[in-house]
Amino acid sequence: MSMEVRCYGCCRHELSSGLKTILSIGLFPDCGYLRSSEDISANLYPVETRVLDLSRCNHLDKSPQQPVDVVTPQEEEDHSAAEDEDNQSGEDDSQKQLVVYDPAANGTSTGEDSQPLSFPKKKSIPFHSSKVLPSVGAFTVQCAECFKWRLIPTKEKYEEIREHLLEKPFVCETAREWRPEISCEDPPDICQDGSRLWAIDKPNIAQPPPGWQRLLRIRGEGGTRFADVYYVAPSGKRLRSMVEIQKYLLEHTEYVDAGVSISQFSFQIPRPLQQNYVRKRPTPPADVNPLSWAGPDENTALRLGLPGFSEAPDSEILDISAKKKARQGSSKHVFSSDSVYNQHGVELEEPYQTRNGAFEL
DNA sequence: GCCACCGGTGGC
DNA sequence: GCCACCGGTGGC
Repeated sequence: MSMEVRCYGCCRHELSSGLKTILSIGLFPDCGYLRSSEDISANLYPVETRVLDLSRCNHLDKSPQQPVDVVTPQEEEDHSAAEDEDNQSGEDDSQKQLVVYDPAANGTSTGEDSQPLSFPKKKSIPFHSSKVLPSVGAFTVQCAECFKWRLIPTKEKYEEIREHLLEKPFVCETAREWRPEISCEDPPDICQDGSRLWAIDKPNIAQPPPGWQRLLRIRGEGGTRFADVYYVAPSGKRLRSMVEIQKYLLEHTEYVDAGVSISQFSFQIPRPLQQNYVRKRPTPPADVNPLSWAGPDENTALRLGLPGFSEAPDSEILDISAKKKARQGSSKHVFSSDSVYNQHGVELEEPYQTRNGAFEL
């Protein structure tokens, strides 16, 4: 079996054979593509079922490292087309107008909040800068027909598209609202070039109620979770869970009277496409027999001296083991594979990560 | 003292 | 493994 497939990571084509993975999408920072069936599960939203040999794209490894392009709020006002000195592929400017928001450059870490995020003038910063949290640099949605990524000019527009993504797939023509001439024939606005961190957002998240803000805060690499979502009420009150939202609405019925409902809130976070961005939860030793810690028997006495057994308090180990056992058999939620999804990505600045995923401290 | 950020944990 | 919730805490 042999067919031409498009490499969505670097926007090139290549001939592939031995295809094995069903589904499309997945733009990985290192062009590693989808790694396993788990990556294709609920947390990635296929634009369309398509056969790709995801192991065969090494384009990024052959490409020079590109500097990170930065747009500051002041520069955002200037929408003049930026010349791309590094344009080596003959593609037009739009493909190179990458948008990254540098929180350090403008004195705030809330890059996501600054808008619009489009057509920046450019300046380069060292790829490995001081440790700052990643911030959302660009909102981008993949066309359901040509699979090219289109930059969305504002967070609000992005949220509007995201809200109805499943029933109203995004296509390039949708972008004519802000780019009258755009079509699937045009080069992609942005490509997965390895210089940025990518995350795949969840579809059909309701827009925040008028006057409310939904904030996404990306955590640093190696943390226990990828990001946090906060809602900021018109009063400025910051709410960080559905429980807090519910409580707040009960205490401020004026919002409910104005039509605000709990269904307009979602704390779902995107998923990083970079493997191991989030630290894995420690797993208990594989061969621990919980019974051996319940009391002194010969099994305990013998096994305590073996490698892999720690001197940790019995109760702690017992808890972990019991917890794992209790969780065995739980099913994983997987999106229907025959549904056609669009995919929308949140592109994130990757301020201190090296290409191979290691930190430079 | 406030709050943004992070980690821990329980539930699924 | 993912998600939701919330307590802790360091920096301001």
